[in-house]
Amino acid sequence: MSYRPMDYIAALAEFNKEGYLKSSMRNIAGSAGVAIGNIYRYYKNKDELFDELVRPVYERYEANMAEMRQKISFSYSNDPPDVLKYYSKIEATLIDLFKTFTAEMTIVFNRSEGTKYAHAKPDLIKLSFSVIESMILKVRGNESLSEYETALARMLSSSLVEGLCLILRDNKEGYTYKKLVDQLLSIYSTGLNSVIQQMQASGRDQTQ
Amino acid sequence: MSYRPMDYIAALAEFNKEGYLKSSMRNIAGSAGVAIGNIYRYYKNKDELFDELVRPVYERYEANMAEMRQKISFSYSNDPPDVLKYYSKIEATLIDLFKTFTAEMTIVFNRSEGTKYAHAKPDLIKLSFSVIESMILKVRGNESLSEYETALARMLSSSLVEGLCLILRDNKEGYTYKKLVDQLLSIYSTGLNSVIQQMQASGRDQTQ
Amino acid sequence: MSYRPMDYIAALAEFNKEGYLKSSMRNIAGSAGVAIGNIYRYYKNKDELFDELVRPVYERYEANMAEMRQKISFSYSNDPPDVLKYYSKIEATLIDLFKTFTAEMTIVFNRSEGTKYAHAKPDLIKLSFSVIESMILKVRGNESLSEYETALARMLSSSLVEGLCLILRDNKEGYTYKKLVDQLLSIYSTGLNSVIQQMQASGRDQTQ
Amino acid sequence: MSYRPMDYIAALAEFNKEGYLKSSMRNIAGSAGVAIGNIYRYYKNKDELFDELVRPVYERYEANMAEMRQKISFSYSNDPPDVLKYYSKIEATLIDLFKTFTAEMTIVFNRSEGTKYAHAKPDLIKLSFSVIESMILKVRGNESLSEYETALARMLSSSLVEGLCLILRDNKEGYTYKKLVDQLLSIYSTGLNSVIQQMQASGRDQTQ
DNA sequence: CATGAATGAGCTTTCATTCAT
DNA sequence: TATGAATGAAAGCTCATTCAT
Repeated sequence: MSYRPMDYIAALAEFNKEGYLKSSMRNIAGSAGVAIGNIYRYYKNKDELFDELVRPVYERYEANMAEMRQKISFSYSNDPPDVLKYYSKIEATLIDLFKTFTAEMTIVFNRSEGTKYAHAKPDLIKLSFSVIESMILKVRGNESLSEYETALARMLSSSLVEGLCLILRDNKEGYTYKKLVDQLLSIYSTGLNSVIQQMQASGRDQTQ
Repeated sequence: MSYRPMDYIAALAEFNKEGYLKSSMRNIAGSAGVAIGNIYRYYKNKDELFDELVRPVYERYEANMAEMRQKISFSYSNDPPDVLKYYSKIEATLIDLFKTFTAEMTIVFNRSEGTKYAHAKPDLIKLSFSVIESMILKVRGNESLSEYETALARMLSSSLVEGLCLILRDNKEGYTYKKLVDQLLSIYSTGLNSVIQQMQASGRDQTQ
Repeated sequence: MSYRPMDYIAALAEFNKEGYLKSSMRNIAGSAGVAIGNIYRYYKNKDELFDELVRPVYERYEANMAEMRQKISFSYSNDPPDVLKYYSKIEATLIDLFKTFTAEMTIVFNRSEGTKYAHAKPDLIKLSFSVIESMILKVRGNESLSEYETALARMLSSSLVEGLCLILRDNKEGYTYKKLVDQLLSIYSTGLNSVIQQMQASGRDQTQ
Repeated sequence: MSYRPMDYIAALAEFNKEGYLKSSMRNIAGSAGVAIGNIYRYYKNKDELFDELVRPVYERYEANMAEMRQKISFSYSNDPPDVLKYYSKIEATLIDLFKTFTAEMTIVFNRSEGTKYAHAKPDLIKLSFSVIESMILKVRGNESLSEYETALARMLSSSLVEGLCLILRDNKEGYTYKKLVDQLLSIYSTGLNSVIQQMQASGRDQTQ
């Protein structure tokens, strides 16, 4: 990518390894081979250092996601919603960013406790939730989810997102990302479909 | 449950919200409406306070899990291993404990970084992994997993366990636990089965 | 002696063993078998507890010593002063008090750091010093001690007093007190005399 | 001596005045005119600060003492042991170190309660005791000291060592050290000799 | 009178942050 | 610009002291 000073790289590594809270400015300075004071010439404080590392990547991600959300909310009023279609979009976006900014994305989604980016994962889960929600609604043709369906959708979206994050966190090389994520999505969609079919079946049963 | 002094409850809440590391004894004392020094009448130090909260629950959990591990390793030498069967056992154990000790179990699995219980979730993931691994091996009839299969199994076990933990973390009422977890397991097993069938199919293709 | 409540005895033991600073009110209450709060019904605080224990004994001691100081200062203007005579008086006083109030006296002289009785030993050393000083002056017939003589007298008085205190601290039974103290005084006086004779001799040499 | 930073000097003074236990890092920082945190740049903790001050000096002292102990235990099997000879050796060692490291040595011997150096004075007293013991035994020709003789030797060795420590503690200039210590040793040996002669005499009397 | 739970000042130690050089 | 010594708020913990029961 663009030129990265030593302290940028060291900070990335430290945040990645320890998370924001346990990361120490001294450690970062130390492994960057610069004086602690010097970091503060370029970054106002620990928060801003983190922000500087993560913001550019997060903004790209957010832009893509905003677009996605619009499409999804638009398609709510349309024909058969295709969960997989949206997930594939999300997948493509995420994989792309993760391949290019592995460390930064990992940090945003897994190591940002204590920062203003801590909402990134919950946000993604909410998005995922709304996809699943809309799908169920269309299939079932109701106004809103039952309490149980809500819990189910929440759980599934969380689990799915966690799955994505884990793949991204652990598989450093990048080339298997897509295969793994595809697999995960396939498992979920297969399983989800059969669950929904059961719902429909039992829904019909109850109606009769 | 049984009677709990204010500081026990406050500590539970603080650990649950902040995790062990960020939790502060002063905060706990504060929200318990108690002077900082008084906590030390009942708990030798922060570590012991955490331990006191978590140990009884964790020990029960561990006892059940140890039993489980034995059964699983025993059945490796036997006929068709049944992933669902084992997961149901784990499920039953977890659900039971989570229903009774929601906060404590959540803390063990999601907020124990910095304590000696931090291994709990990784351990559960390992167990989950070995179940999936043994299943794939039996179906495929090989000695060991390929690198990709390993990544897949790791991802799935992590994702599954995270899913379980999330259900447990977010659904405070407890009564839907079982249904949700069942659903999650069902989705996973349905999806997993179709994945494995594809594996077998593609394996046969490649052989021909 | 007179009736002593449990906490008095326990405090005595604790102060004796740990010294004032390291002594803990909790320990004292604990080994007295009373509640910590109860001690504060009888003694305003740690300082006063210590004071209550030690004052009666110290006051007797001080009364004797005051008398002694007067006699000594009176005899300065008189004929051959007799170091041993004064020391015997001091000895008698100390031994008597130590036999009766072993623990209290030990505490005053060896365990009172951090209290207003910490001056007791230095005071005794000063008294001892003034005895030795007056003796040297009489023998030498000068107005004041040389710097070296001052240092010598200070050292001897310190050493002697420390010797006394040590005997008192370590010999719990009491019956050998007198013998040991006599021996110590005898050693000192024998040694001191020969030193003074040398002084006189060398003084004469220098004069000639 | 060599260059000493302010906090070194302040720590030396605080430990010297208050002893290890009562010394407070805040006080040391305060009188060094330094923020509390800064001391921890140079010394890992209170223990290490003390250790850093005292170790170099103590190690020299210990090396000399070890040598001494060997010589003494060797000469036990030989002809008339010469108390003065050994004390002179100890004296020389101590004086030398005290002249160069007055504060440090004073701290080791008088202010080290609560640290791993607290044994220094008791150790020196033990050495002193063994010298006196061996002397009495040679003169008296017995196997072991009577209870009373033990008490006497203990008292004398303690008193002597305390005397040494006091000289060292109070005479800051150093130039009179040797003269004073010589004088103390001379007084002790003169006195001790006459005591032993009395012992022999009374021993003979009792035998007849 | 007796109890012991509760209090809070003060200790050692850590670490993000500042600033004279 | 770069340095790293210096800063001080805040954490965990102790213990003399108080007070409701």
